[in-house]
Amino acid sequence: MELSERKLKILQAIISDYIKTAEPVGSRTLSKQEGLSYSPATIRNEMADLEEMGYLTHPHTSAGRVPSDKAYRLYVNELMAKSELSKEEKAIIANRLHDTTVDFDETIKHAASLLSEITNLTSFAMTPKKNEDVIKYINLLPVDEETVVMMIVSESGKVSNRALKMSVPYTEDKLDLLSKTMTYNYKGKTVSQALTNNIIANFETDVVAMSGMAEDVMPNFMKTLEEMLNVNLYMDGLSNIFDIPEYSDVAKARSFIEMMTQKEEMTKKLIERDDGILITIGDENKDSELSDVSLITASYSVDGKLVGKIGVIGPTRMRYSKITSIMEYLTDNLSGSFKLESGDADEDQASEDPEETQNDESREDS
Amino acid sequence: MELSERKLKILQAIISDYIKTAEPVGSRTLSKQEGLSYSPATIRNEMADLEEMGYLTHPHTSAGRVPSDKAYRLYVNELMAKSELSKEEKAIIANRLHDTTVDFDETIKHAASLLSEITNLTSFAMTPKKNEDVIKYINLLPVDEETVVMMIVSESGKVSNRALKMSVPYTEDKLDLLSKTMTYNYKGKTVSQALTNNIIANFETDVVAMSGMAEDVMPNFMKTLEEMLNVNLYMDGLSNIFDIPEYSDVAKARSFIEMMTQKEEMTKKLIERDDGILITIGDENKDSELSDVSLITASYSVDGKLVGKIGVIGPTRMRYSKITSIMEYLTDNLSGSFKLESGDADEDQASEDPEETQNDESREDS
DNA sequence: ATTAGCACTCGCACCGTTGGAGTGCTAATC
DNA sequence: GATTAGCACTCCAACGGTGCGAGTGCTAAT
Repeated sequence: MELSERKLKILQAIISDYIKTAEPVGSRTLSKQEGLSYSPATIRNEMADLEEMGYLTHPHTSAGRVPSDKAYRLYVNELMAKSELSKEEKAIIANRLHDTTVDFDETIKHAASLLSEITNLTSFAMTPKKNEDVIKYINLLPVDEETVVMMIVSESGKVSNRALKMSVPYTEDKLDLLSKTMTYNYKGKTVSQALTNNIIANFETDVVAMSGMAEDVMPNFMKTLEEMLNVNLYMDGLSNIFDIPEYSDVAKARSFIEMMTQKEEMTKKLIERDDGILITIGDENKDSELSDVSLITASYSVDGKLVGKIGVIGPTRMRYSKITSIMEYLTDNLSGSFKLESGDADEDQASEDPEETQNDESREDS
Repeated sequence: MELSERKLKILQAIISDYIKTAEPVGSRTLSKQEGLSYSPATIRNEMADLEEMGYLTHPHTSAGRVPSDKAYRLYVNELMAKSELSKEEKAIIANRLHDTTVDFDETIKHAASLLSEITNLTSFAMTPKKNEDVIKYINLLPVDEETVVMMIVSESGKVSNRALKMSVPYTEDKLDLLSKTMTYNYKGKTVSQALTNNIIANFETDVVAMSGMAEDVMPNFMKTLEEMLNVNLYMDGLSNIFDIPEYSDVAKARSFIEMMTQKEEMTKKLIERDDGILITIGDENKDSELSDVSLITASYSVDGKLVGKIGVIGPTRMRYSKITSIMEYLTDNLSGSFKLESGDADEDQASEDPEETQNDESREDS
């Protein structure tokens, strides 16, 4: 069967209505709608066809129709109007995002809470992967007789440090020499190169003169590098999940919250997803906990290299166009602000040209 | 009316039974219990008295009795047997806690997840307040032409750092001089002193020679100090809250999760609580979200000074004695391990003398 | 003072009923 | 041939009634 023009129109109306009301929509209400000048009976026939084609379902015989995941997919791919944020909305986002802080992680965290606040959904934001971050500088500083602090500075401006106990006495001179040797050996390497490459071996022979200091330092160096690779996952609006009718079933809500609070697993799942804006609807999600919701992720970049992600989880009947617009603007802004921070910025963050709405059907803002 | 010996015995039996079964307990089941050799009728009379006195309630006429908050309070204060952990249990906790990591925050986080895993409750753990932490060392290090890294090292071994942009060119010599001046001025001060005292004013005049470098550095110094004061709150087992029947009401579960995920507010509430082991039961909690649950917090110390807290939230019918024992052991262990890390440790962590159980009634282990 | 006995209460689970919303089908209409 | 009006039908959700079981409160006997 073909998806005629009229079928599409009806399907779109059903989806829009259902997104607004969350109620199964019947033929009568549809026929009263602006632009749909067919009788309920006609619409019923079309709906029956659409159901046969898999775009609609039927909670029970005497209920209205509900869009299926397939319908949302069609909607997102083809029917959806790309909504443009108003100047005011953009201003709010930009202001809130650059509020006070300049700290990397802090900004990302901010982005997550901002996103959940605007959308009323559960949101999260991931700090960038730093595998590609380049080591610039390694420094060892005395603290007291047996303690020194190691710090690693990367090109992106990230500083990691760690206090460590020395099992052998040290002098400032030796410490300094060791710092310089390490910097010489690792400068310009990426963090993951430093971790995997076997520089340590031939390096240790070099510094055997330092009477065991390297043995104290190197393991900590490796640990610190590993820590630099850790990505943080921030989350907000967790309780918004209860707005979704499916999750008024406590067992489901529980397993959802369980999944979300497993940060390591969640991080892994998010990293695996493709970059750019990616929408997965209902059963398209691999996790059974997500089979009733949609997941939208968007990636941002720093210097076009390190890539982090933000995302939202909400009901399949969410305002896709509005939300993707918000996320798009947000990631543009994030990528922009990190470019700035890294020093060599050109100022053109988040291009402002108001690329007008092309598709004018299906307003879905409340 | 007086709380006779027999009333106490019955009350205790009711509480124990209810903690186990979560079902209202009736007179018949009680009379069949070991040690309670009274007829159901007698027990019913006593129960009626206990209810009048406020220790029991009645979900409805034809249901068994349920202990009130007042009853749990009595139980915790007087009836409860102090349970001692077995050697095995202690070993498990100690091992898991000192697993791999030596990092401060990491250990606390570990403690939270360990606690929730053992108790099957929602748990949290707070890193110590660091107001009293003493500044040891301030260092400014060059990164590139316009970027320097500032690091602050404290007596407790904590290192904080921050990368900052300089608006004026700097030389390494000047940077070094500034580091030394700052260290000279702040060494030995606590973090909160450094923040509140007005050293900055007369300090800035000192270094006017440094042609504005101080203007770039000082605000960042203050911010970093502020950051050092931040306490982190880790949480685990959030979804365990769904085990509590009261929270199968979605609205309640929602507001609970909302409360818990407001980390700043939660932190404040926890800090306000008295130190030591503190149990608050049901309506004793100020927050309405907690009026159906009990909250147990315990504090740990580092060098007897900096104080953090761990805690659990669970049903009022929880195994108080077991759980307080676990928390006691855990905090002892935490305090002990931080003493070690700070360097000048005497080795006596978590005193091991097996102070035997004094009270032998009411076993409440499953 | 304790206990046995019994009437009573109440929640819960299980019907059967009713009403309304919405469908599917058929026959009439454009 | 496509559209529509009409109508019988289905199903859910809400409501009220009923029976059962657990547990109480009271009274009278021990």
